[in-house]
Amino acid sequence: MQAADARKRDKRRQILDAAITVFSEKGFHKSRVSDVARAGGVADGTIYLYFKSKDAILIAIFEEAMREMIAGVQAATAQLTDPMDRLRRFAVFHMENVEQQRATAKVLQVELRLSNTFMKEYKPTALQEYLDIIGDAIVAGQDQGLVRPDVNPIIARRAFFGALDEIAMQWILTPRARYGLKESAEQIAELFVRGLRA
Amino acid sequence: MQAADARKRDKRRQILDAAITVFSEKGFHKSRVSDVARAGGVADGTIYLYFKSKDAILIAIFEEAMREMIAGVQAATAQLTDPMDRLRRFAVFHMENVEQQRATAKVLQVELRLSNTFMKEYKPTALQEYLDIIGDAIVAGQDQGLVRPDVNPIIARRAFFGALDEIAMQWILTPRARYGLKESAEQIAELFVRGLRA
Amino acid sequence: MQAADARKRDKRRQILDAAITVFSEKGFHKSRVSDVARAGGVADGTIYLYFKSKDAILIAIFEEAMREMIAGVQAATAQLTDPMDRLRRFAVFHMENVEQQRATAKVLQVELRLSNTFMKEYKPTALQEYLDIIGDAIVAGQDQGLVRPDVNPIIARRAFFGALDEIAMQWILTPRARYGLKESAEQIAELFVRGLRA
Amino acid sequence: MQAADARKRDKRRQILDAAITVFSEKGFHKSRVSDVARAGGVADGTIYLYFKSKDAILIAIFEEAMREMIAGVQAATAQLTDPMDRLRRFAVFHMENVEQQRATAKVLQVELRLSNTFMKEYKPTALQEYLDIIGDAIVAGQDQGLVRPDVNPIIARRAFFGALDEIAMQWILTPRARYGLKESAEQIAELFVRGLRA
DNA sequence: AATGAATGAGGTTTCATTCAT
DNA sequence: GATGAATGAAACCTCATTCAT
Repeated sequence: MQAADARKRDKRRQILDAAITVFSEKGFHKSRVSDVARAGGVADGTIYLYFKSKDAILIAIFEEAMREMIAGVQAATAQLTDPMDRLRRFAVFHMENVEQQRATAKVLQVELRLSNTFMKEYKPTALQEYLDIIGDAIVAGQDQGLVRPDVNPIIARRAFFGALDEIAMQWILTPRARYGLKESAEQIAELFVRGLRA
Repeated sequence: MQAADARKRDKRRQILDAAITVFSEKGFHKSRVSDVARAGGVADGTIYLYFKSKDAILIAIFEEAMREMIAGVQAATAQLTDPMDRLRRFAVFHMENVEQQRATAKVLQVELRLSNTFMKEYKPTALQEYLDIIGDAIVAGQDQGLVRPDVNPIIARRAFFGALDEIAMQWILTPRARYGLKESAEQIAELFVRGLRA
Repeated sequence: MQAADARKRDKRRQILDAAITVFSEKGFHKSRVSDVARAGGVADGTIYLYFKSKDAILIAIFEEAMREMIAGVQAATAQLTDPMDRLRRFAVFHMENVEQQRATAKVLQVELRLSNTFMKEYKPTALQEYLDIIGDAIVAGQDQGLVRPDVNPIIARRAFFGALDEIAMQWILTPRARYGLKESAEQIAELFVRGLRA
Repeated sequence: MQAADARKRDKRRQILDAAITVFSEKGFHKSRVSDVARAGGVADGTIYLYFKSKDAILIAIFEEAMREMIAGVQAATAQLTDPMDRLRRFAVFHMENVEQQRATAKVLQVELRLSNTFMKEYKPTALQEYLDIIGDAIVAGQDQGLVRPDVNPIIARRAFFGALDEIAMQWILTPRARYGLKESAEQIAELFVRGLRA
């Protein structure tokens, strides 16, 4: 039945949204399952009809967010022909996303790292696709002679992501940020575009 | 009495080394205080004569490591006159340190982030001095006309650190790294030196 | 409507049979109501249209089994005139029943005892009638001068049942029994017949 | 240190005694670990310094009780030369023990059976030695021509134990017993001695 | 009558920390 | 100073039962 499926998806969404709010405010470890339940307007046990464990909620938040971000950044960069423009767009898109979805971003950046299991097993695979978008632009740049051939794309793409991530992390942790994320995105993109340039 | 002080410092060191080993192997959260005590050859209670809490051990590891790294990197870059050479040296020094002290680095990179308190309160201040070394080089570069004046040193220094940190993190988490940290350090330094260049 | 009653009885039977299977395989405590529902091909809630609680299913299994056994053993011993033959027949009948309905027997013997409530309130009354058959034979034996008058029938009948029950329990718990239940029944009957003899 | 060992043994005993009381009153399942802790005058966590789990307490009660009973019945029957006297003594001793240690007996008889694991794995081996004492007496009786050679000692010994056990169980569960356990012991012993007689 | 999604109470165990010796 | 036995708070998850559909 479609109605049941829709209801089911709704309740899942409802719990997920509640979890993002709660986790971002109190932190994953300090959040109790019952906190999420109360925030989501469901009973404790209901959580377990939709998620296998407390950890699974975190994983789900990560997966949904990554799916959205990957789709979003692909759409945003698809029509850009210049690989370097794609990098610029990527940086801005990433930061805009962090800015607009601060709670989600906070959970991803800060809380997710709590789980060693996650860092070892989920992060690499899930991040791969995201990193590929950067890597592909760099390789395309090399093919077109725009990027130095001695650049190692594997290293460069991760360095690019690391630069963005560190700035985003600081912005999230600092209540009163001293500069906008957009400016940071542009600065970082410019640094890399010039740094990669042939 | 100096002898007593020395003994005291020794036992503190002994516990700290034990903690680095234990935390890096099992992770901070999964390590019990009694694990550290056993590894350090002292009784559980003795730990609390030297550290206020389990968290305090982690903080101490961080502070000692940062003190050493700051002193080390300052010594290593002091005699270099070219600011850009200082950046190159910084990157290599950072990665060499990660490589040589993998256990310590793992605790810092992975386990430390577990603590929300830490990330919010300790990291910024403690990191400041380390970041200053990068920032100072960039500013010096701008003063000498080597670095674009439109570069925001606050952003650039953090981006530089973020790039190094992300690569280091991956190397620590990946048992079999696909490339050496030294190569990464050089690639990243080159990217930034070119990216900053006027 | 008789058809409705018949259907109702059928579904009740269906649930009961599923419960016997599930309980005997996983044990009462480890069996979830939903396991019984699935095995019986009904929804969880349906169980509660036929039984007041999970415990009530166990009680019902016990009552049905006892009703059958009492009717069976009465029929089997009714035509026997010698009270001692009745005891022999009783033992053999009891063990045959255990052997043929191992799943049911397992639930009765092993799982039923889990419930303190059951042991205190149900067992005595429900078992009474079964024990009466033994007791009546012993008293008849005393009346006919076949059994020592100093035998306390209340004690003897329970001892007889306990002997059978302990052997049956072991047979149920031991996957590979070393001797047949029928031989045990005969040995026990012989022991008691001789032991009671005047 | 002997003093430490003694203290350790004392606290273990203390917890064990508390557990016997609590379990026999409320039942194993309904007893919370904190109930045992409170009754034993220790903190919840202290229980786990002496026992691996709640189940382990039950096992320990069983093992201690069996050790005592086996030693006691061996001592009580050792000097008896007539095998049949040994059976009589065994029955009386068993029942006296049940009567004097009603709480312990209740835990053993009623609560212990809760654990399927226990019934399958611990009971058989632990009971073996106890049953051997009965079996040895029967075999000795056969060797001396006092017991029918067609008696299967394996079956007979278990039947004897089952008879005693069933009566004991009833006495434990029935607040107001209608007859003394000693009379029951004598009746059962007499039944079996005569039943076994050549 | 039948369903099955939702409920929410309930308890074992771990482990950082204390403090009497 | 050093010990380590004792403490006790804290929370995830299960599953029998209900009730709106």
